Amino acid sequence: MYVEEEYLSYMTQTDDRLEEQQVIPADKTPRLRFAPSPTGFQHIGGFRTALFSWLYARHTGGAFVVRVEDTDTARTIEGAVEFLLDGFKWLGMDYDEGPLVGGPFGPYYQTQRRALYQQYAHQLIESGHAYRCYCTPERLDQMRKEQIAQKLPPRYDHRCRFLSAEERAANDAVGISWTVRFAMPLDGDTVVHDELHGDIVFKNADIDDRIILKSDGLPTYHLAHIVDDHLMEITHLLRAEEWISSAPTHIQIWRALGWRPPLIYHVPDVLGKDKKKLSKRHNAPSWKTFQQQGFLPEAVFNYLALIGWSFDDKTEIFTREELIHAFSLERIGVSGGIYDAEKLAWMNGIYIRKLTLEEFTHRTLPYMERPAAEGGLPDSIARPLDFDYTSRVLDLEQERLRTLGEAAPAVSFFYMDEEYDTTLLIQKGMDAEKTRAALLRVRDVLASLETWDHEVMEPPVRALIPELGLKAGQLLGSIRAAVSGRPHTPPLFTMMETLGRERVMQRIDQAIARLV
RNA sequence: GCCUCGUUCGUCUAGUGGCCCAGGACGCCGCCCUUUCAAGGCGGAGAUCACGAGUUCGACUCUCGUACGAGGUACCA
Repeated sequence: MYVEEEYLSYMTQTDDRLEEQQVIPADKTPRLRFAPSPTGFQHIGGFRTALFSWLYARHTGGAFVVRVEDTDTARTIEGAVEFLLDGFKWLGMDYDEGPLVGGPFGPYYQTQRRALYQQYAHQLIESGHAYRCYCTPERLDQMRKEQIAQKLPPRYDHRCRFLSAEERAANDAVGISWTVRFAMPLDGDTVVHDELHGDIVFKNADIDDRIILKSDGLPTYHLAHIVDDHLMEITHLLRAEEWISSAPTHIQIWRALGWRPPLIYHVPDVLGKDKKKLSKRHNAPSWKTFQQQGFLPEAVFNYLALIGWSFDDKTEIFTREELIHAFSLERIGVSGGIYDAEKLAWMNGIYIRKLTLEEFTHRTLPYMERPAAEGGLPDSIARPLDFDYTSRVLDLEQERLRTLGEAAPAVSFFYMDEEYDTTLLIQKGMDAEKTRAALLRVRDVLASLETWDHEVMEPPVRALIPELGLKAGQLLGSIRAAVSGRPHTPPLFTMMETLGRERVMQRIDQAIARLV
């Protein structure tokens, strides 16, 4: 009875408190969070959004919090949290509070905060802002179907909102299970003030009474994140734009609890080529995919920051520190951006070329030494690889690679003789006989050399070009094929120097033998 | 269907009333360098700023409408 009166007064409440809606944390250190739900393996879209929060926290000296939203216990996937945390580590995104490290506002798993949500759900019931709903999933389903059939917007029909105290008591006495729904005002508007999109106005009548506490006693996202963001003193809420439509409910819950929401930023999605939000359907890559392919985390980090954010009209390559310094929330855009694998690959190449040879070698070695089935060198090549030799090999390849994973197939012939088609030896305008004769001369010249150095060997070999009446490409192409078994390689003479006298002479002999 | 967000070269974007008959980057094409492949340098093609009205001396920039795209419409987040 009294409760009903409260509903009545509440449901006609209109929005006249816009100015006090958001808190302006002028003197407060920013606190931002990333709140993944462990129902799947986070792809780069999620990491991009997390990155924005991380960058702002680091930019301001604030805190970056990780909170696990594991309230959907039926769909929780083993290992999802570890996968995410490993990804953060790989990308160099440390966090101040969260799983493993704890913190002053823990616990950071929502399933461990159950009592808290129940307490606030009850508070909302007491204050008349929420109510127990006894409707079965079957009835809800049925109702939804009918509404859709009649071309009506599917919405809860408020049946349990106006139950009398007696009816409620009767239901409870029989032990019917219940959920808690938030009682949305029945008229008026709710304004969501978004820092990126401006004021977004919703008609309260269009908005459903959403379930905030499930029958298993765990909260849904709508209640959970509000309680947590408040208790954890989050100042800036960055989340995917898919949340815009439930934001009015959130605004009302904040208000009903007597709390002020943080500054809200609905950030643009990362899209697939079909312009739809990136998802498993797109085969959306995860940090692990990038790692396996040999992308450098610093390149991925840089690239990710540029989807939905820009610094100016020209700067694209940023070190981690530069990015932290340059980042600002105001320059986050509003429209979704398609993930472009080509551009990432280009950027990765830039980062590869910036590495010192030693560092490049250290980082590439593991990719070459992994089993052939995983993209490494053929298993017949003995591990571990010799560091100095590999370093000299990679020196020739550094400016040719876009990913570290490309190294093994590009340089395997430095470690073993490989099969190749004899026709590869015979250049345009040549035949087997002429090629053989040329190679014979090359062998003699090379054999007479005292030192094995590309600067020493190049002049006499080149002198053979006019002597044999060939074009440079014809002679050098044949030598290249003989020595590497490939049409494309690093520059011939430096390559031969690295390959070593013994291997080169042997391969030239073999080539000559094949040409009889 | 309903609600909401979005819309500048193929893609990422710059642009907050005149600096823009729109700038940068990836990709593409050409030239240079060069024994090949790259890298690098130089140059080019590529956007009637989704469309239509309006405001204004003047609009990519402001307003409205339309179209298209996307997100939401769960006891998922």
